[in-house]
Amino acid sequence: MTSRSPNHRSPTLDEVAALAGVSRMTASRAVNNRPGVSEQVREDILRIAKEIGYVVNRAAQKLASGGTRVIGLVTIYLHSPFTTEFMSGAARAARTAGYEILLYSLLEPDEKLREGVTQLLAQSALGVISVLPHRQDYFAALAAANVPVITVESAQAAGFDIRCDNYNGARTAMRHLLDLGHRRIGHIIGNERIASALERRRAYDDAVIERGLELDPSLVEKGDYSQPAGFVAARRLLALPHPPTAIFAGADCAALGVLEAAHAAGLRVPEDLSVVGFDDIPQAAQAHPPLTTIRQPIEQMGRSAVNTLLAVLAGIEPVSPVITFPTDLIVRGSTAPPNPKRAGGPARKRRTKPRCRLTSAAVPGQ
Amino acid sequence: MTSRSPNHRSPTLDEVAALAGVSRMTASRAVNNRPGVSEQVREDILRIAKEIGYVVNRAAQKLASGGTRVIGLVTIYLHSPFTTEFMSGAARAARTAGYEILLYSLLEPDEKLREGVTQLLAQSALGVISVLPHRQDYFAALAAANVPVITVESAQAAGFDIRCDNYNGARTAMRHLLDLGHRRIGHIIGNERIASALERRRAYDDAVIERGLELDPSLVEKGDYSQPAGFVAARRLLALPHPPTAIFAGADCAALGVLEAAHAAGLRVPEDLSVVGFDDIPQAAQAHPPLTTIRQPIEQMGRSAVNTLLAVLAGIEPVSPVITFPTDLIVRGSTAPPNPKRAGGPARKRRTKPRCRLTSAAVPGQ
DNA sequence: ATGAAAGCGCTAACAC
DNA sequence: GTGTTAGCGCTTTCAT
Repeated sequence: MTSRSPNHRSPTLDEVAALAGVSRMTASRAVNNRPGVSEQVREDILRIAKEIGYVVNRAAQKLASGGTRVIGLVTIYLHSPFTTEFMSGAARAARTAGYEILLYSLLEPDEKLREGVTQLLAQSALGVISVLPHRQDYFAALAAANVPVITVESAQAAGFDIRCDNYNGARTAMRHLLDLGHRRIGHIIGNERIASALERRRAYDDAVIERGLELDPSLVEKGDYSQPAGFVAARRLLALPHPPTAIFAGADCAALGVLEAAHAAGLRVPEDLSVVGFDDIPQAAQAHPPLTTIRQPIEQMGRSAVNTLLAVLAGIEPVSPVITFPTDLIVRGSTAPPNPKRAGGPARKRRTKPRCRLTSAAVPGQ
Repeated sequence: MTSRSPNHRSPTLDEVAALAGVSRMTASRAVNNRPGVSEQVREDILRIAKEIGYVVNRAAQKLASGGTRVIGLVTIYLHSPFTTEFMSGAARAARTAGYEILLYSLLEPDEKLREGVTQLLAQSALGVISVLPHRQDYFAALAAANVPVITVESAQAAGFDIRCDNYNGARTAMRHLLDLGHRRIGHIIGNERIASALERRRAYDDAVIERGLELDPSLVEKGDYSQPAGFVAARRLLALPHPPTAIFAGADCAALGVLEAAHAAGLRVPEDLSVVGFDDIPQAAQAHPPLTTIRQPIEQMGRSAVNTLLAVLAGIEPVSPVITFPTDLIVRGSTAPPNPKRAGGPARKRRTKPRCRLTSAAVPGQ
């Protein structure tokens, strides 16, 4: 092992103080960068602390003051690009404010609630951010542990929630497809316990109805925002007797699966099939062809979650309990007018009207 | 918010004791499931504790006893299937032993060392597992913080290390390809700071030489175990004047990128190109075609990391400082003998010059 | 089987 | 500016 003996105690503030010839309190002030110490003395103390390798004992600090600059984050789907992006933003904001982030991740969506974890997190952190769109129980456990909680896309908005404008985003995606001339549009929905999946689906329905088209239940396939699910769902849609000419996937990952299924079926995108995703994860621009999608400012949402939490901690209650971010339509290479040779219905002459980014209504937050 | 006032103190052991009419110490024994309390009294205490919602204050517990049943995990590439699998195994083992796992994740590979984090982790946990194959500095910082550390695939085996038999695994992959009759085999290596990448590459070289073939540097492309990197590397290999008939990718993710590149180039796998990966991540079996690969027992390695740590904590030093797991060749659908029509001959009707850049698609300005 | 005393390392609140 | 006095909530050790 290392050369240090396992039981080597770390130096305490008392030792620093003794070496510096000051009281423990003065040392504390210096080490914590607080006023009330002369520059002269402060430098001395800092130097000595560094020399003997002093680092604050957080357990003691927490016990004495009740605080520690740590934010907890519960999540799942660590492999999901959404989560990664979100955490990236959260970590950035935390860092800027001088906080650390501690993570707890579920391994499976339906893993049973572990009280131990919520307690651990609640005690190690001043507040926690919950990116568990389908689990209300964790929110409850955390709230019961008495720390402020910020949720992300939570179904029942208890406490503060960060989300994007799912409905208008999805609606815009559908309008794009409809304006291109598509009349049979498939939709792959996410897990029905997730609020965003429901919202996006509602927008799909409304958009179809708005244009006076008929809702065909066989055009809506279940999925779960994942690529394999998108693949399977798309394969089923494409095997329909009267297949869609476009597919609106509830998430970019699912859309990537659609692309894969289209290739496997020998279909060209966008010539034979148009595909729209949702999220604008980094991979979307890298896909073949690059994916037309609805962008949500994921990284910014992560930052906002932390800043909102910090505000709550500081006693500043955000104006609104739910902060909604606007979305943008990003037109790339996966959408085009339907192919008259393939399209089941009458070939329409299409005009790509909204070639630019459409922004859904901005909703005030923070 | 919740109905609890933000400053509502949680109940303490003293309160439980008072209500039960016993001393604080007896309550502590009961709550911690320790001997020295009569069944009668114990039940009483437990009931009361539950009623008033007592939960132990970990900071106080840690301060008093120096311990807390938590292990830390530092990692990066949360999105990588390897990491996910590994953590899954680690979490399982920890749970079984009654420990919790706390995670800290780097966002970028080269993020500068954050002392705060290592201190936080070292203090919140009894020991930590480091899945940072390319960062020696975190190991050092953690070791300096005086907690036992178990590393995974660490370059310099300082302390205890968990790894798989990279050399023999890669060697087996190459033998499989060579036995199939391939003579020009491409290789995509991982980040050169990662020990496993170096080992796998060494096996590639040795296998080629073993069969009396010539090492062609142009057949070895840099990558980083990721799918996009695999895609780019494969595209380059396939554009060679004398392209390989098989590619051994250093990781399954990279192999997935190879598959993608092959499809994009109109090549069939395995008829026109054989592909072998490494890892056997869950996606490997799901690929089109399913991927032939070298399996390493990732989940089991995660469990082993935790169990090794627990052993060290208990004062039982593992027999060897490095624990190596064996690998298996899993033959699926992505490998076959070389296609005589394609093999050997110089590049087909493919010009080396103007390949269109696939990544030049419009990306929205932030 | 139970309890009392003495801290763990730190900081808040108040002295000086 | 700096020091003193009290704990934070728990577990240890040693009584009983």
